[in-house]
Amino acid sequence: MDNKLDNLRHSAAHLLAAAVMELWPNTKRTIGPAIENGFYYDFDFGEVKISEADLPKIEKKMHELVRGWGTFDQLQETTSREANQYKQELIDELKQKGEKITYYKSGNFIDLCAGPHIESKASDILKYFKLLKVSGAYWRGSEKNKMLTRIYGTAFPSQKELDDYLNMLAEAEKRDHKRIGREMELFMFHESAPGMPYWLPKGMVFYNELIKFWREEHQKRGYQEISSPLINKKQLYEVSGHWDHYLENMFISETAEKETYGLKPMNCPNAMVVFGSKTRSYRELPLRLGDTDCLHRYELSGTLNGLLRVREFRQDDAHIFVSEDQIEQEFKNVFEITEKFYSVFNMPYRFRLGNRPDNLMGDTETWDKAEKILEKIVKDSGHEYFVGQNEGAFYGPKIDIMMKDALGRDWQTGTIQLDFQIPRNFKLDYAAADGSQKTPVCIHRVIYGSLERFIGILIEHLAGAFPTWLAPVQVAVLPIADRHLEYARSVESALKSADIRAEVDDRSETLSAKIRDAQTQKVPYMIIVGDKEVEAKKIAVRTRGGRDLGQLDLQKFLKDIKIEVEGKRIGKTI
RNA sequence: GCCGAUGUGGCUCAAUGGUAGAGCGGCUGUUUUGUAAACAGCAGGUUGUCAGUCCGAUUCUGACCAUCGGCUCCA
Repeated sequence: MDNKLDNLRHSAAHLLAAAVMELWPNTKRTIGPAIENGFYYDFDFGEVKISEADLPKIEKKMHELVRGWGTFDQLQETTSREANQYKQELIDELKQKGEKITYYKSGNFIDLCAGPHIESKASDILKYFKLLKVSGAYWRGSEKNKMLTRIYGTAFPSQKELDDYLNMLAEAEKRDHKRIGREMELFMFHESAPGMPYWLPKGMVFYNELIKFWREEHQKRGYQEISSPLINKKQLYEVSGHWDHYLENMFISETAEKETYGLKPMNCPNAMVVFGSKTRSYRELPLRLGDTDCLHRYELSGTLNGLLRVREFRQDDAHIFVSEDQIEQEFKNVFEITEKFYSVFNMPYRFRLGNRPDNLMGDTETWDKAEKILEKIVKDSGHEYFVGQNEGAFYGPKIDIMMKDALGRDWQTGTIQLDFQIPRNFKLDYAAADGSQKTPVCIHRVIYGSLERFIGILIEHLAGAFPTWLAPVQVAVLPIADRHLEYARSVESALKSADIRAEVDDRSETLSAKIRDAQTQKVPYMIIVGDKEVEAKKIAVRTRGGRDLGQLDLQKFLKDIKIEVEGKRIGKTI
């Protein structure tokens, strides 16, 4: 915590704790740091139940208290102060580490704290805060510990910045992909299959478009597509290591013959089987095997969240088998694909380098090597990156693609993983140029990540206004009166024969109503046909952006929209 | 899984210890409309599920199911 905003928020957390202690004196307070967009404080309220209905009361108390607060002063104390069990645990730990124990005092409130805090008087600058939500959180993040009550809030140096942030939250709420998905009839969920989306006709249109784009771009780059079994015998996962390292996330099935099968949570084991299905030569490398098979992962019920966290999904997956000296070049190739895809969606991104996790497979030597190679690669890429400690896959380190959406939120989408382990487990080899048998290295990579998750993010990023190439309905044809229906249908069929997704709105509604509905459905183009158009054999075009393009020649419009679709121009209409 | 909240027709929401209403949507009819909502009528709900209390439950209690917000940020 080294910047002013964090100090402000950290101080706000103290204020929150002070207010809570006044209102519920028997509460045991624990810790309260500044976090990315605000702060929180964890409390043990004992028998008392706190809900969001209590927040206004706490906020009011905070405003009241802060009026009497001056600066935050560090107390140097040689003896520890009275402490509850949580604070005592922290103090004991600090003593063991030989660290200095300090307290901060603000008003009459004293808390164990390393600082730093705001330097000016709290009554002057600690005014623009808001408590946002209440939730449970385990003491020290471990589910083995007691569940505490966490109160989240945010604070800013000015009312305007606070308002802007709250408006951003409201905007995010409006863009919620679950809401848009329902309104646009893209996908749905049913309680009979929690966490597993149903894709409705309109959602399936762009699901397929995304896969089509993936297929085209990868075929060009030497990828070959495969598909493999969704359910495999336990033995496959024992060899791959998933049975030891990933079992708690797998759906398992017993058959009448007492065989144990598992639904595949990842495609890698099957890709290994394909590689090993015949004698391989170095001449085949890099061997790029892609697939979009369905995967199932048993995620905890409480973690499910619309399309962003699901139990059934597909990935734009590929396993690339390379020799060691091809690793670097192949990563460059994948980076080029990444750049292509994310620029098409107008999504800025950075990399996260994930190092070895605790639950890892393989020997230290190989991990050292893999991590060293990957670190060099990500540095050489010249792309912005940061390190995520322990974020690697159990079989190797990885580079994650972290994208930033239109509201400035970060999301993890794609991942590119370096794996020396699983090919070894499967005893894969190829004939090298020198005649020896060598083990290939595998690069696991997804660019979209999960299609489901990517689509969820895309919906929120674009607020449902898909670029024309992805829009479920690209053109709405709106006849003004019934006598224009025939002409409207001829326009529709001309568009359809040119592979443009067009629909006639043949309801006996006013033009305004038809426009309104097309507008809410975020249809990129509306073609309006009335007496004038029938007469002139033209079409009147209106864009989703509200622009009236006037009367156009149908053939000209067709040509332009085709160019736009082929060029996959984002967010821009003609 | 754990903490908290929520669950009423397709959607958004109202109401009540005496078996539920509205708007939008849907259907039908009228209207034939020129750039973000024409008018009228009709249909549609064992109030998430299962138990319990009660003369009576959708309303109270419990269990379960599902959904939403969190459970990584270390004084």
